[in-house]
Amino acid sequence: MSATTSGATRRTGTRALETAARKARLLAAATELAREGGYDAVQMRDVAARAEVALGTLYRHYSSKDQLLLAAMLDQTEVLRARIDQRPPRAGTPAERVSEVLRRACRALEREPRVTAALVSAMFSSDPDAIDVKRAVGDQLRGIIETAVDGGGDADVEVEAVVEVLGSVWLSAMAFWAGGLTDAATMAQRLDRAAHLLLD
Amino acid sequence: MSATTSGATRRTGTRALETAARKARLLAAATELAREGGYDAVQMRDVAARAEVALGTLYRHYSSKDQLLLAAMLDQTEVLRARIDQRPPRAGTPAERVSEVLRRACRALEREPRVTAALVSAMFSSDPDAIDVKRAVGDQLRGIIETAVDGGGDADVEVEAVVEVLGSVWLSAMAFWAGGLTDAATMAQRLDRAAHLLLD
DNA sequence: GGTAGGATGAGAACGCGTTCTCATCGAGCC
DNA sequence: GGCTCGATGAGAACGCGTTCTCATCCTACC
Repeated sequence: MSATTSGATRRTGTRALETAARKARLLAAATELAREGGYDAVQMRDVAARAEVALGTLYRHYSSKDQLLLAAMLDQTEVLRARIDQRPPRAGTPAERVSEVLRRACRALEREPRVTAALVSAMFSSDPDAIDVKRAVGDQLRGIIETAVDGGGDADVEVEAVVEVLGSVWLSAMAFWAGGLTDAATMAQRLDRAAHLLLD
Repeated sequence: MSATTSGATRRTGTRALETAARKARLLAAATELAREGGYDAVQMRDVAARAEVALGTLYRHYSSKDQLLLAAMLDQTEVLRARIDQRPPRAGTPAERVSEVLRRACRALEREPRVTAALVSAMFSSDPDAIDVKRAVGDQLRGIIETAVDGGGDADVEVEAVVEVLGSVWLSAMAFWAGGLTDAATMAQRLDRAAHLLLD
């Protein structure tokens, strides 16, 4: 009977939805705690408690603190990329486009400094099991730059190298900023100079 | 009596030397443990035991694990820089000089992969008290590149920006390599491409 | 020569990431 | 309906970075 099938499907769907909701609550709780006190304030017991989930369940879904934060970071970078793709920069030269995109991205990241610092810390953690998520995040960042460089055009080999370098500079800048070595303005200026240096 | 004075001086000198020797033993112990098992194998109790020093003494000299590793890293980068300054590259163009220096530096770092990975991990740690040492290490790396770019000449503003970008790329490359995201060959190739891209 | 003070040794104690144990609950299967 | 099995909850337990306590010793000062 189709009703039975649909009922069963709905029930399993419900279950899957519950799990998805739990994961979403976990990510939200981690982000909230990061917003309140940065990396150190994201304590696994607190994340689990705030998401109303047992500690073991948290670890079943995210096998370490860094994986949890990296999942949040991947979410955030995907949102960022979608938002940028939705309203791509219209400035003329590639350098200007890249500069604008990076400036926009930095503004978005600076809006929640503690959160960003926590996520960037996770990006540079030495957790060997987090390679895949890190690669995914790196791909998002590289993709953001790439679409800004060639406005929909094909990717040259030379362009690819430029994108790679810009991605490296971006990552280093975020690491320095998250580590307290430079402020946001310096970071933005450094990115701007790099973009013009490489694309003009 | 001069004998008394010299005796006292010798005694205080002895004391200072003992402290210096202790610090050196601590750095050596940390490096050894890192060589054997990377960042995770550098356990503070083990470092103290191997250096034949109490745990509290270790923490009096290096206020955290990351500061200990960063001190070792600063040592290593200073040695590296001195060695490079002693035999500077003789290739023609700045790009070739930088490429050679970075290749040499990478070879030196790859000789002890676990040690380097541990030190780089510390470089990207979120320890807020380690800002000064991190800056010193960053200055060393930037200095290495700078002397390679202008072979003793003056530093242009443009040159300074190029050096900064190359330093960022170097740091990112080491972070990716230490995190297991790329291998040594990729790292070297990326640095080479960046040098030629920025200096040719 | 005696004494205060800082450095060291030895080790317990604490915090937090991570793992483990066990009880419970709900969904699919007979 | 009874059963099995994977997911979850609750919380203890473990490992390691870090801090704290207290005894001891050595140097500087009087």
